Amino acid sequence: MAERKANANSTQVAKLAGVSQSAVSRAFTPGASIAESTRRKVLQAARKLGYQPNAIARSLSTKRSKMIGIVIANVTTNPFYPEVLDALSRQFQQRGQRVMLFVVTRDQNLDDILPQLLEYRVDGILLTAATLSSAMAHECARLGVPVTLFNRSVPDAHASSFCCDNIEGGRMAARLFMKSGHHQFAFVAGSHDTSTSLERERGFREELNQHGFEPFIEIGKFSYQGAFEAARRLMQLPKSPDAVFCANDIMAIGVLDALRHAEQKKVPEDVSVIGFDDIPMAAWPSYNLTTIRQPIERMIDSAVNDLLDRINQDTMYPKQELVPGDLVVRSSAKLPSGLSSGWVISTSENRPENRNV
Amino acid sequence: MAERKANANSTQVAKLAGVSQSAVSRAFTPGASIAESTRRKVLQAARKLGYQPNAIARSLSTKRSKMIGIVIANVTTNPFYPEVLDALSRQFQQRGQRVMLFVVTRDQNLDDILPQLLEYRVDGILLTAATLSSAMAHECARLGVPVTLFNRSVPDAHASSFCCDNIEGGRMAARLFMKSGHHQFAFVAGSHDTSTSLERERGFREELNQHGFEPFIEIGKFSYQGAFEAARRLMQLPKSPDAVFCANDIMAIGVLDALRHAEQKKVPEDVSVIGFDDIPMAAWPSYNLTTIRQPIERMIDSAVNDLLDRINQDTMYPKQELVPGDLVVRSSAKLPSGLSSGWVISTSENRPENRNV
DNA sequence: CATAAATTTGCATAGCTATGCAAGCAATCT
DNA sequence: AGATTGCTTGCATAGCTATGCAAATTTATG
Repeated sequence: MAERKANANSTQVAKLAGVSQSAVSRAFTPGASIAESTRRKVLQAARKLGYQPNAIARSLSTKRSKMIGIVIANVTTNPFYPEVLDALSRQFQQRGQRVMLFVVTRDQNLDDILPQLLEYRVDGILLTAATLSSAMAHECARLGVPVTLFNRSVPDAHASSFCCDNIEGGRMAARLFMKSGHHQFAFVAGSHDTSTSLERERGFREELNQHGFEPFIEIGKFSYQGAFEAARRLMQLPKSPDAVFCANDIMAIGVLDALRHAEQKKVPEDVSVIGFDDIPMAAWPSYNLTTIRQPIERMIDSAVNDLLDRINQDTMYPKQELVPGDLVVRSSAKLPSGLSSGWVISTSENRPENRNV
Repeated sequence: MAERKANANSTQVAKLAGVSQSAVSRAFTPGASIAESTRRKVLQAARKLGYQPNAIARSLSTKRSKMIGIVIANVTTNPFYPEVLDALSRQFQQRGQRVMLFVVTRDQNLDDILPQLLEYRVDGILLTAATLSSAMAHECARLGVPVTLFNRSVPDAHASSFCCDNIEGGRMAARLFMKSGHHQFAFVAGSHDTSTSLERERGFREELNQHGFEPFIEIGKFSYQGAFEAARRLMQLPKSPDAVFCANDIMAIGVLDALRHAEQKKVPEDVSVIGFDDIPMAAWPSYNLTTIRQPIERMIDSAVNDLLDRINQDTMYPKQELVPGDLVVRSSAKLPSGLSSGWVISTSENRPENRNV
């Protein structure tokens, strides 16, 4: 067993180095007013005692915890969110913030968990795949803790939000389907109470409506299994759809599997499928999913920047940003003439796909 | 804009309630010595001021942060780890611990990130898909911070470790292959420096060796893509294997896709494939992967219990636990006579699969 | 060398809660 | 009533670092 001596504190280091406690503090504060020679003395003494500044005490003193609260859901059901979590965590870490994580279920009430974050005086809160009650939004505003929503549109103006342009994404899917001559359309929704699903549905439907079409709607519960079953229900309709747009990729994959393995349909010959997100699996040879890509890195950069900026400058107002998605053309949907698989269609330019794997 | 009044503190609440600051503290401390009547007075005053105890100050005072540091890797490449993270986070939260999360890359050096956890005085550390340098193990031991490894075997006796019985898992795969009459074996490893992959390989090879076989080995880099390419290399061998065991499911799926889509092989008629983990995808109709299931809930329960116990009782020694895995028989590997798909073979009993989805 | 300017240092205190201890109080027992 | 016991309560302090301010020291300037 080791000596189990508790961590030394700045006073002990000060004594050993023959300086004041303040000097020790300053030796560990970048940019503080301290002579290089004393800093060296301090660091040496610190090393000898195995001293490491106490971030808890520092937080108490500075009133900055350097912690960001992240709340996330769907981590096991949708590979998109591990991707988001990975990128977020990396970004924050790189910018000197720690992450306090809460994994929740979609139905879980955040009003129980946000207080836990506030209790620890996190500097900011980032919610993804979760929404904010307006009571909690006010509470955070009152305490001056900035909140950012990722991939959810904003419930009131107290929080920032960073979203893909879901409506335009839905429109792109509809246009591709129509251009390649489909006639019966369906949308597999996640649920009817989530902004992402609702907006994607709305864009899809509006674009179809303009050309006199109306899609069937089924609920896929945001999961592979739920979408699998939704696809089976769709195929039992008298005029079963030949074009299915799904609110996300994992459901699109569930639909694909149902079509191929439970319904003996060929994709895209019998039925075309389009997803949303462009998770890594979408590029797998088994699926080769045509999908609307969310530019996740860019979105996360913006979200992180916004949150950190609002933490550092008390004056900034929350911001709502809509990032356009790109249509990634693979082979789960019939191609209209003039378009070939492997292309990425964005609002500004078309280009061959060149993913860095 | 809201009033932005900073959070009240216990002294202000005390004044309003007409009691001492100590009373306020006790009102929020379960089991503290305080009359019900004064507690009510305090809580009422607290509500009026929007007071919430400051966990940072409490941590400083109690020398318990109620935070657990979790370090995890491979979150985007292997669906097993989001599953682990989800379960861990839920468990800790339920038991009153917050989670400070670090997502790392496999090659990242933990010696930079563990100090960040120690700086915040986390009560314990849980590492998964990551290993501990022995210097850091000593440092944690010196400070009395217990460390638990999940899914990695232990580098030295200062840390607990909870692992699936990888060696026996490898043996089970080998036995199933041999019983159903295969002759050319291969193992797709993750890498040659990770205990899980090495142990699974060892069990597989030892069991084969006992019957005079020797497997080919290829590296799949723990990823779908890497395994896809490994499978293609295997199929170019003069005597290409008819039985491929993979160090995890995501690689097994990569191998399956390569066999079917790039090599025109039928699974399991031409080649049998077995994976490890039993991630949810393994049960998807497209894959129906025969695999060694890690009993993740049980393993996590044990790991969490051990860590919390060691936090609360200073005396306990670290523990190394090996949990047996179960062979889940689906249809990616040929069945020996007498065995049918849908069964789970464990060391103690065989039973039909009854997964709660 | 004297003086001004700039840098470095220590002192004292704030930041917020928990808790050992002694005092206060009410209830119980003899 | 007096003594005993068991709760409650407030006081005072610990826990550790950061920082405004004034004092001390060094450096630059004339």
